[in-house]
Amino acid sequence: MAVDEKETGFVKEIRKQAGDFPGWYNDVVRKAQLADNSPVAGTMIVRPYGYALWENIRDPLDRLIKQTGHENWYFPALIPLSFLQKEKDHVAGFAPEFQLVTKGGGKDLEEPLVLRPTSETMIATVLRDYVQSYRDLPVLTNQWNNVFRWELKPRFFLRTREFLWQEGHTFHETASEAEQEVAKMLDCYRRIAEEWCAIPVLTGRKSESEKFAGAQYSTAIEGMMMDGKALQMGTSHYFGENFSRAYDLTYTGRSNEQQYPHSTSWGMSTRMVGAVVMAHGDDSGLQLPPRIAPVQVIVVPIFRSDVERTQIASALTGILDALDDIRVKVDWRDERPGFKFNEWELKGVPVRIEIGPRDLASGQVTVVRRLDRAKKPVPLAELQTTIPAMLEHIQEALFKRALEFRKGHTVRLDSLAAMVGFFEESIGFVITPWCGRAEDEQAVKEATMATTRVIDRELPPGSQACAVCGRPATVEVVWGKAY
RNA sequence: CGGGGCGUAGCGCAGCCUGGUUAGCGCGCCUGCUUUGGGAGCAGGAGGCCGCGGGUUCGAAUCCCGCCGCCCCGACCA
Repeated sequence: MAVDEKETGFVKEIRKQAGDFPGWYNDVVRKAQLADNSPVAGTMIVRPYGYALWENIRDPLDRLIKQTGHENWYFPALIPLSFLQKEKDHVAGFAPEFQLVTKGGGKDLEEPLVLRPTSETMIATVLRDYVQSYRDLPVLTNQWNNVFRWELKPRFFLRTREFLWQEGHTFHETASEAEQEVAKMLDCYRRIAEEWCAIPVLTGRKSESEKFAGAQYSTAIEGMMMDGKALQMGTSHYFGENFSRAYDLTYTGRSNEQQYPHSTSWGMSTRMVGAVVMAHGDDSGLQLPPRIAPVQVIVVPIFRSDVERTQIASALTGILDALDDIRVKVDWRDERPGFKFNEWELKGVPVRIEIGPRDLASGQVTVVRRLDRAKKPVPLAELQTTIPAMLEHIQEALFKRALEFRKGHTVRLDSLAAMVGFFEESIGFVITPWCGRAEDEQAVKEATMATTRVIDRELPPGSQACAVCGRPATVEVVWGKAY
């Protein structure tokens, strides 16, 4: 059904996406009541609607983490500074982001405590006591918590000085088992992003310069936002024996020799909420994939008199029964229907049911989907099958649209000059052959602001020349401007 | 940390330059009536240490000094 010209641009409270994407994002987050500024610089208040959205991402991820054999733990938020200092690369990478607690009980502490930026150091230290034998391995831990990093340019959900996430930490007897773990958990993240959040992602290794401080290598899922910029939505790292050695975590192996376990870590954060906003939203506001939408169906009753109100209320009991397995909310507030339509569109609810006197008279309701505002009457008897099918369809349509968008904004190039031209005129990703040198990343960044996002695949030796410097390429890499 | 801007009602702002009785506007909020199929109208009402401290002055939101906080632009990151 075509959208009437007059039916666009309802939401006047938010800036337009085109032209001021960051401003649009900021407005949507606040007006849709996902989050708000807090009294403390760089931190945010996550409001109930935003937290419900996070829970709907968190819960399926928690199930995946448990299904893959991990157990939830909780480790302290305060970490002795000396713990962090034991792994050179790690402390070098995170030191600028430390927030310290130096006093307690009115006196200086003997040793400053760091508000955890991540827990590798604490967990390696603690597990020294729990891991004695190869029989104790693997140890598969996860924890849901908050972490602190002194970010310079805070953005709702994308970068704040305190954020929520899960961090998994595992310890294995062999390198290959640990590496399989890294890949397995990255795939869990891919599934959450694609199957739940309807955001297609690229997966692969990060370059040396983009990897996690202290890792042997890092992998990530990267999505494209509607401004063509890349957002890293989850990471999974292989540490080899780096942390085990730094924290003197050993076990007795099968041949009675002291061994260092191979460890991994992986995390996904509330940044996913920001990803959902930026991957699917439009000028009317949020657009939520049905599987994670806190409200999947909003019902707006329309009535003039108390009699009509009562009639609609009684018709609604049957409707709510039919939609038993769906997150339905009825908006009985004393506002005009038009106001409610706009507000729930701003909040991204996938499907709206309007029910008024005209509907009652013909035994139907009017169903409108957020996707394209397509409106159609549905007989009451068909709701039970129509609505779930519609939600499924919207979930798929959002994913396909995001996938088409990414494909339409991804090009293969083979020279720095072409890359410069692309990033000047266009938005999106560029794929090139690359030799892997950090100097090339620096050159590209200076010329285009783009950085390597993930390494797509290895190339046969000598098959192609690096797009940046012309040396023999070893990999195919994805470049993009990133959040 | 370097450059620019801003602090006045919950939010967005005017007033300041050129000091002067009761500090204003829009949105939002409260009450009532009329409304209700794409952001309602009218009437009434509540709400202010004018960022903080000091100074000048008979008198300061307004002028001067200091401080604090916030936002935007240049080096890190889930």
